[in-house]
Amino acid sequence: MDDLTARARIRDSAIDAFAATGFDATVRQIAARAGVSAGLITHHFGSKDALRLECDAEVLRRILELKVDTIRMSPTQAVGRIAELDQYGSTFGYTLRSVREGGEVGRVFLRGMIDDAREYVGAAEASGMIRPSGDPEARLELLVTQSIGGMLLQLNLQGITDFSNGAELIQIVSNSTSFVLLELYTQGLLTDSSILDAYVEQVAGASTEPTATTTGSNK
Amino acid sequence: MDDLTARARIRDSAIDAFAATGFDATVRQIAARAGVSAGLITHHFGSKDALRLECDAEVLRRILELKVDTIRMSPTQAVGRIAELDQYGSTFGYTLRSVREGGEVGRVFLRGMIDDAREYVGAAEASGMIRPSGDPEARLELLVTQSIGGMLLQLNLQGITDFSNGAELIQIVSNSTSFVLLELYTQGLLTDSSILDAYVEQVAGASTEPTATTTGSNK
DNA sequence: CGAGTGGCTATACGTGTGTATAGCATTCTA
DNA sequence: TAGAATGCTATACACACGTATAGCCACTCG
Repeated sequence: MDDLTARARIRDSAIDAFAATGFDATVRQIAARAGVSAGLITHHFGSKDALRLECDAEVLRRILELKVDTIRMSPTQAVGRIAELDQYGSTFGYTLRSVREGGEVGRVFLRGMIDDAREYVGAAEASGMIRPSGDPEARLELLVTQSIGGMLLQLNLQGITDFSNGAELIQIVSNSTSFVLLELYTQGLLTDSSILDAYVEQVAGASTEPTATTTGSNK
Repeated sequence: MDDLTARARIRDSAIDAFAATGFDATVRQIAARAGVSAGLITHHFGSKDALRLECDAEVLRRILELKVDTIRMSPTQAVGRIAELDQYGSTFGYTLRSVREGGEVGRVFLRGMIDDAREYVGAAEASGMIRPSGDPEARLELLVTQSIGGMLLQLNLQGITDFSNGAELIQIVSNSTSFVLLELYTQGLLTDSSILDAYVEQVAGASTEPTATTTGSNK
């Protein structure tokens, strides 16, 4: 841990601090965490913004590095794999924080998850595991944003503000979510397609009509 | 608009500013927005935190005031009604911001939405519109957190940072979401219940086993 | 051995923030 | 009409933050 060059140690401490307390963590706090004077941060990175950019780059690099080769079922579970492989570091917490505040890392991460889901869902669709959609791309966005966004709000509801332990976050959320999520994915929510049909009919006259194939009710 | 007492005007301007640029909006920015000196804010409210608390209270009061009497289908749509009734003010944007950062208003709002959903879903379930769940309470939390959380992330993906126009936010999200959301709710995602079954079996030995009724695959 | 170089600290500076203070004007009241 | 209270402004203060500066210490290389 201490064999790292001080520069890298500062960077990692910054990632930890940002994950733990948010992006308004102080330069002095980061310095203390790294066991280093505050001035050294300026000396190495020039400015706090530059440090933040380097943290972004490092986190993105780590995410790409452990690029999920085997995408599991739900995005939530895929995310679980990330936190797992990260050896419970704060990479995932940093990413969550960035997603929450609309940062660069967050957008890239979400786009990446959507891309991954596209492949997996496409394959599962071809093999008959997953039902086709009238708007596949929008469905991918929905699945990913709802999974990650729902996760963030579950954490809020439980009063969790420290994002440094990624694995813990995953576990908390999946404990209270996995079952009903799978249930929703397998049985849906509505007993018939009347509401969907009504919606499709309502927007039928619009210029940009979705290529909606009304699916019959599922028994 | 100007017939309001200056105190109320400051409060409303603060709500606007918080919705538009976030909770780190400056006292001086708020003062400028209200057409008032910065000192007057201290004079009336004592501190910025106290002002924030009063904003929270006011927003909660407004939300309760237009208490959704007719809950529509999805939480997203119920939320749409709120922004509508608010005459496109920034109450909803303030609420979203609070939800995002885990504030008091946000938690109360989410709890309220879950309570509302409990009533509506219960009724719809009794009338056969909505399928029963093996864990109804967890499903309510899932539906609400995923809807609102997904909305926030959709906004992030589209680069929207100004939350002052609540109706606009709703429209943007529902445009790209409504169809696939209804589709997911009516047809589900998976073609059979094998994954759900496997999950249920896996957690069968645990101490806290969910009262899971494995539902058969929907044709 | 001695000068230079790079990693690092201690201190200081400027700025923006929330807040306190003093004073002014206007309006209500006796 | 005099006086006081109230609503408000202008200015100043304290503090925390990011950042710049000067210097120290150790190590290296000629």
